[in-house]
Order: sequence, then C-alpha cells, then structure tokens
Amino acid sequence: MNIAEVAKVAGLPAKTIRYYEDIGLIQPKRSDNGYRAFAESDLHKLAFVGRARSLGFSIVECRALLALYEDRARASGDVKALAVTHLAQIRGKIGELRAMEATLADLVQACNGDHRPDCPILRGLSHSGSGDSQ
Amino acid sequence: MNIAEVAKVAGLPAKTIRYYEDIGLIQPKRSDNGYRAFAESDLHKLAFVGRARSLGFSIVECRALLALYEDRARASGDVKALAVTHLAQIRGKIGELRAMEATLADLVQACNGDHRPDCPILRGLSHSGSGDSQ
DNA sequence: GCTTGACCTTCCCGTCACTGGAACCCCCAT
DNA sequence: ATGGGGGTTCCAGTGACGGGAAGGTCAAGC
Repeated sequence: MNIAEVAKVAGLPAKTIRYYEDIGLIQPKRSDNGYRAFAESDLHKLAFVGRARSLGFSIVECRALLALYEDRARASGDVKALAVTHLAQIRGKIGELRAMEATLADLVQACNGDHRPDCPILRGLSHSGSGDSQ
Repeated sequence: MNIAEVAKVAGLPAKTIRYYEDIGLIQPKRSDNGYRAFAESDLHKLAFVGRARSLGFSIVECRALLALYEDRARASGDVKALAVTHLAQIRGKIGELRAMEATLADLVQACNGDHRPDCPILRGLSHSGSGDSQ
C-alpha cells in the first residue's frame, strides 16, 4: 500500500504518517522506487496511534502504548497506570477550563455589549478584583 | 522600574515580559545603560495581559483586548464579542475533553490492571468498536 | 515516444507562547 | 580589583504537525 491509501484507511494525513516514521513510531519498508510500502501491521499501528491521539495521549505516551500493545507479556496494570495518569491530566485540564469558563461567563454576563465604552470585562481584566465595583 | 521588579509585581517571568516587548505588546523606554525602564502604564498593561492569558486568551486576542482597553471610544459590544467567541472556544474544548474523559474512564474501568496481559484498554485502541466484544 | 497529471520523495520554514542557556555588559559593595 | 547579582542580546528547542518548493515516478492517452 502506498501512503495515500494508508492515509485514507487509517484516517491520518500523509504528512502525519511521514512524521510518525520520522520519529520512529513505524518503520515501513520501501519499494524499489523509494516509495513507502506499508504492511498491514503498519496500518494497524497507525490506526492504533490515531485512536490514542484522539484520546489525547501524547506521542511519548503513544510510543509507550504501542510498545505495550506489541508486548505479549505485558501486564495490563502497566497500561492502566498510563491511562489513569492521562485521565487525571484530562480531568485537571477540564478543571482549569471550567474555572476560566466560570470567570469569563460572569464577565460576559455583566457586559451590556452595546455601543458605549463602559465594559465590565475590561474592568475585570484591568484589576483582579471581582468585576463590578463602581 | 527594572524588569525584575515588574516581573514580581505583574506576576510574569522576566523572559515573558521581554517576549511581550519583542512582539510589540508593550514598548518600555530604556535607561541610559540600556536597561528597560518600565512605567506604571507598562506595568498595568502587563498585568492586564497576564490576566487575559490566564483566562485562556491568545496573544492575538490579548493584543485586540489591549487595543480596546486603550481606546476610550470603544464599544463594549466589541469586547463582548471577543469574549463570547473565546468562551465558545473554551466550551468546545471542554466538550472535547469530556468526551475523551468518558471514553477513557470506560476503558480504565474495564481494565483489571493486574499482571496479566489481557487489556480492554489496548483492545479499545486496536479497533474502534466498543471495548469489550469477545 | 512524448506529454500530462497524479502521486511520491526530501527538505526547510512556520506555527504558539514561551523557556533555557550562552556570552557578555553594568552597578554596587567590599 | 573582585565578586555577585542585576541587566542585555541572540540562538535553539519545545509538540505535533502543516505548507510549500523542488524534483523523481508512474500510468494513461495521443
């Protein structure tokens, strides 16, 4: 299989696949003409990584997951530990974003959003106090 | 004021302040010795940008917010529009993360996490179906 | 055989918002 | 004079690609 077909099936841009080869996630063979010749196993790995990426795993984590995936003697505990750590990071990020959301929603709600210059949002940003004093 | 003091008061690393000058967010004067000489107005702008950044606004958005902040003839509607757009982005991001969280939490919950190789997490990543078939 | 167009290759730069580090200058106290 | 703690510039790296240039290859049609 050439890269375009793999890209289509795996749901990844060709550029990304080349990049993944570059950093050593996959090692496809080459045809005589220099084209990458992907095996089924390459395709599976790419799809695997694609799904892991879509769950927010970093490339480093994907590399570890791939290694575990290929290791028939792995302990599921190792996989779970990785996933749990990542899940905690996601939840932390959600917490940060929700804090931003709450603050910003307050400011937005307090702002008339008309043609006049008075703006609680700018006031809220210009000093850290709670928006609407004076 | 020298950069270290401004950094302390504004709550930003000196490196970041230099970077903000570099990209034109602020234009502090210089002393004869070449040191940056920050005015109160520079300090206020830096604190403003710091708070906007902590609410997740990009540098481009911060630049726009600063411009509105300094424009006494602004319309609060323009500020609000910016904030509303950003708020929508935050909410979109939260949605993505919550979807990841849900999927990942399911996988984690299904995994024993013991010494055995069988692992629903890896199964879930290796084919897109819902984790535990077969 | 020749051209055309689609596909492939490598390589380099740009993204975003910084951060780290090197090499060097300046000021003040001892 | 020396030491230490400021300050300065500039360059490289981060993560995970994306855009685009310059050029090689393949299959089809004339």
